[in-house]
Amino acid sequence: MSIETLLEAARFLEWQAQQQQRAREEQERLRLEREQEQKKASSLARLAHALPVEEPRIEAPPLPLSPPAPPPAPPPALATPTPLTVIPIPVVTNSPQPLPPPPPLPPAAQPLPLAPRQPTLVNTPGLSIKDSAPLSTRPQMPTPAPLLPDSKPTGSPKPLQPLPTPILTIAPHPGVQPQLAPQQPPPPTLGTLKLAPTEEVKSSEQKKRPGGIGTREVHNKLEKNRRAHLKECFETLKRNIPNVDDKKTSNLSVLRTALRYIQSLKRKEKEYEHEMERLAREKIATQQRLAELKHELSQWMDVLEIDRVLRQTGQPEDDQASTSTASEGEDNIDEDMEEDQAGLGLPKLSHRPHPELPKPPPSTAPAPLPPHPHPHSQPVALSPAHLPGQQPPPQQKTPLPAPPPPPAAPAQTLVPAPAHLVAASGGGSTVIAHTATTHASVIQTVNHVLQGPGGKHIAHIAPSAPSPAVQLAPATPPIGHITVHPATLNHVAHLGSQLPLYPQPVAVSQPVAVSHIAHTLSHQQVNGTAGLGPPTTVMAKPAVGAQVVHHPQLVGQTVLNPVTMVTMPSFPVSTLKLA
DNA sequence: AACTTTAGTGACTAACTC
DNA sequence: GAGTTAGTCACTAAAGTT
Repeated sequence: MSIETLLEAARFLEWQAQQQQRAREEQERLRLEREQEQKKASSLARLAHALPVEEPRIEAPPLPLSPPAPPPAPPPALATPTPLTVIPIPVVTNSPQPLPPPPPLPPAAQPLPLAPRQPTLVNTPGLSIKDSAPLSTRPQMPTPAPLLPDSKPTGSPKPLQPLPTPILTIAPHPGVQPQLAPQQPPPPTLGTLKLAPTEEVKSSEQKKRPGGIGTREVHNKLEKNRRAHLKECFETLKRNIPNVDDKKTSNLSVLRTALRYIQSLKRKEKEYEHEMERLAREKIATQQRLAELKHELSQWMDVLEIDRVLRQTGQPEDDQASTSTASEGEDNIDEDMEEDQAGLGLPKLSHRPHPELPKPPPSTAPAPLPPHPHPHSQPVALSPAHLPGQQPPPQQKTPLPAPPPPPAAPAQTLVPAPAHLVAASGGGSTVIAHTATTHASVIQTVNHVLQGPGGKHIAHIAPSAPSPAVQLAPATPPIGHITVHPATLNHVAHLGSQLPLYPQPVAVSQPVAVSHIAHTLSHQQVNGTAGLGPPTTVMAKPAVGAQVVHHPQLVGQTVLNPVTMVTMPSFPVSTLKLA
């Protein structure tokens, strides 16, 4: 995060690259300079005869090789400075071997890059005063140190460490000296300085050994490397900062910009963290909400089904003297039916229109359920078709044409009812047919209710199992046959464990599937001859949805445990047996 | 001319060795 | 503990850039 880390990283990478480059460059430099120096040395050797004393000591190697180069007239002042700068890099390596003349040439050799440094060396302020003695020494010293470091890659502190050591160890001091000597010599040739060189050499050697001047040069070189490394770090940092001019930015500005950039990155980091937290919370809340909705839905379904069962079962009891519960159930049923019908806008199907009530005129809306149907009211066929003399209300929206009322046949064959739930409520017993999964609670409730004295007939609708007894819905499409087991006739309820379960939840997407249908078979109809009312006829159900009640809430919902029930009016066992 | 960069130098300090 | 070494910092000056 901090600049330091950036710098460190940048250092390392750049350091490596630079070291490689430096190594290459220096090698090339060494070659070139060697050649040049050799040439120059040869030429100078001719010109200056007096100088040889110092020169031989300084530079041994180059001399013989260099062919006489054009006389690089000993540039007075310049000559001295240049050599210093130039010398360090190339000469040193070779220099160690004492060879005579080449050194003096430096001025020409160092033309381009060296120029700046040279003046500095020459001019070095502090030296000026002390210079008289030190000057002589300096030239000697500088060369050794610089040469070694230059030849070898310079770099970041860590990597640099190896460098300095070799430099020091190699201590090309001797090599340095040769170059230095030649530098000064040119002027000395004139006269005054001649004496100095000898003294200087001694002093220089002394200083070198103890670590005086020689150490200074080394120190300079090390310091130089250190600064180079520092510079590299700045450059690396600069590169890593967006929107920074390559050249026009000072180190100070780089630091400031980097600081700003880092701060901005931190801010962004925090922002993203907050955003992530927010999204996580939102996700959790959404999941919780979803779970709640599912739970509510399941509960709602259970309640709804229970109500249905109670309604369906309660009515018949009325016929058989069950009193309050039945009436209450009916009330509830009526209310629910009204609600359902109102909500769905579907044709209102009167489960059991009150016998006393006048049949709804055809023009009127689907037979509204009486708010409080008489408990003893005779079962009323929900399907208009199965109503003997009742005409289906024209407004009835049920798309399916009401099949003509089946002939009043004693047979219990019922018109195939697509609806899962057929509730034939009426006077007497109720037959509940389960085709699908039923909640245990619902089943229990139903059983409890059915176990009344009145004796209900429960028809267990086996999805595919043909019933030995009576087929109420021989052609029931998906569900299968609605059969009334003999046991049911004996007032035995087959519920619960035998009921198949839907392996998967059923998506309620269509009215038919959604509907909780209560096909009410009129008591009379079911009982056939035994019926109290009109001729006994099996309730004819519309093919599809005449008696289907849709729950608006269920449309589009997933019904986990749909319950299909068929409520049959109580009828004498004998009649069924006959069937 | 102001500012920045480069370079040299001395002093200081921490780590290491004897 | 003294000496040595390596590294760093601060000061200064020159050169370069704007």
